[in-house]
Amino acid sequence: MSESPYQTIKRSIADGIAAGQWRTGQVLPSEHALCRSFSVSRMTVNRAMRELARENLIRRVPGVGSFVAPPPAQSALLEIRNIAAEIAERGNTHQARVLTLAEIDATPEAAREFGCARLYHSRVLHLENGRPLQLEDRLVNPSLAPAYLAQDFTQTTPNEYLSAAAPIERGEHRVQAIIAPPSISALLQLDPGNACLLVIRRTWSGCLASLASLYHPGTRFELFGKTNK
Amino acid sequence: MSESPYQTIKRSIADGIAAGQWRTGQVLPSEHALCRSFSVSRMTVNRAMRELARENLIRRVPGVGSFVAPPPAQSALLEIRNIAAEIAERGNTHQARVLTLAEIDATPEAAREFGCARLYHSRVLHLENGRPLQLEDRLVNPSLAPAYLAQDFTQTTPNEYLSAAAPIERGEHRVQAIIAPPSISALLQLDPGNACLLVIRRTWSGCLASLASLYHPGTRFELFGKTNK
DNA sequence: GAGTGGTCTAGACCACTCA
DNA sequence: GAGTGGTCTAGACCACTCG
Repeated sequence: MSESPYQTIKRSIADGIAAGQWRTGQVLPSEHALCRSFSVSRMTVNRAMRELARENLIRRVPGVGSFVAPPPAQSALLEIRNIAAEIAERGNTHQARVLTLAEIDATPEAAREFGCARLYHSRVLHLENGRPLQLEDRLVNPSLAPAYLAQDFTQTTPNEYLSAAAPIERGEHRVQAIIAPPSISALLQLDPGNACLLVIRRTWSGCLASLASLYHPGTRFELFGKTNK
Repeated sequence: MSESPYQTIKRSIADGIAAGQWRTGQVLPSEHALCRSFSVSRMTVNRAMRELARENLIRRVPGVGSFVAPPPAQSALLEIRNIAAEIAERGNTHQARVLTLAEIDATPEAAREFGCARLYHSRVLHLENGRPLQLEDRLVNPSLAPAYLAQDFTQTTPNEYLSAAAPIERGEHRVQAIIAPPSISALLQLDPGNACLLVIRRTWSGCLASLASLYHPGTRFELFGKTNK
């Protein structure tokens, strides 16, 4: 499973950016320079750079040069993804702080939705490179995830555990822009009065498995989605 | 703004697939055959085919051939729907106010994205039962929608007209929570300092067809999506 | 005018599949 | 062995930017 030259060049530059060796906005070596460094032809360098540009790692300006693009911080819409994986994909470090993990009495409304009187409740703060990116406030149906309270959510995400415990059949989400209440904006290190992107996600596995409220800092988070036609 | 050979080849094949000229699973001409048809070198054909594969329009199997890919399995993640239809579905009345409709000089950045120097620009405020629900700020590629400026967007939505004028092949959207600038919160009748849900949507029809910024009052708008699986 | 990225050419070698 | 896609070369011309 050896790597082709254009992949080597791509990885080398991507790694350099991830490692902070080149900083946002900085000029990268020109294609001709890279040809010499890597002893390859320009088409090979060009392909590597074109793909990096397509992946939004660099920005290219004809007649000027190639620059390190600002880090994206965006998340797939609708895909039920794992935030830890998403952060890792961006080459950043993910940490989680477990704020709450307990069994609680369901509110009447939650009891109706879940069809049970007691629920598991977790609150986990996810950080990217040490900065809060998501506050995950989650209710879980105990019958579908009996060992939920025994998990170490600094090592695995609730999402991961739930997917393994009970395969998700169906999901639904609402996306809202709100002004975060002070308790939440404090956790997200958000200036009071700043916007907050709230994703409310329900997942079903036979019956309602989980209801998650995911709060994100509006200033450094966006959802992203693609469609074909 | 003429088209480069690899784009011509790409579009030609994409159009053929869209038109049903080639059906799902069918073998496409080999790269060598396309070289002869289009009188170009193989690298040029290869780039066109590689990009079509990346866009999931075709599937390539080394040593075998290139095939028309099945239409995307998962339907739209998050439908960004016709706002007029959405409002009508709720049994409410939709009105639109056209604030701007003109041809403008593209900013350097927009010119790069669209590949043309002049663009059409529209700003339409959509109201549900008389209350602002969406401010639609849109840039349109004139070559794909020549009659854009002649439309009456109080009767039809830009979205509707564009879909008819140039079938959308691909879309992409970003969802952000922001504090709206005063000019926008005034139009949305939003108290200053309230959150605003911003959807930035790009659509492609061969090339970039339209870039829309859709601003919604955070207090009375949410996005909704479902998944199976 | 020197440097940049965007694109193209006319070949080439390779690993692979299929008959 | 003929055909396929994956990749590479060593040049080239162009439009563009900038000093």
